[in-house]
Amino acid sequence: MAKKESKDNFFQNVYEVVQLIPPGRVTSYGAIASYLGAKGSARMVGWALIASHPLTKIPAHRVVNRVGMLTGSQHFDAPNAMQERLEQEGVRVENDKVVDFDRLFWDPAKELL
DNA sequence: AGGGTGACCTAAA
DNA sequence: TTTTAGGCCACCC
Repeated sequence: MAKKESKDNFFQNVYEVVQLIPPGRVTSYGAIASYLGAKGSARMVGWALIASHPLTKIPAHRVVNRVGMLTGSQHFDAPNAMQERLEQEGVRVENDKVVDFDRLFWDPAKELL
């Protein structure tokens, strides 16, 4: 009797994927959304991360936008927590932007396959 | 019940 | 090439 698990499932799916992101790697909202089948709803991925921030231990700092910019750093506990975390993992960040984002890009649809 | 916003992305001019 | 507009779905007022 599934009433409305659709959206719940979507959120859970995001958590799973983000948790599967290897250290020193980064991915984009669109990639996750596309992997989940919500290519046009990348925004929901962002919402999912917000809702998951205080709840789950998901490395949301490994998720950035298409350009590799730390757009969500503002929503972290600290404004620079995201960048600090990324650098701690080995990811170089400059001006709130991931360096070699193309190389560090982790696509679930390809890596997980 | 309706409108506005948002950790975005794609397409068109 | 850059800029502008639209779309998407969930949450808040």
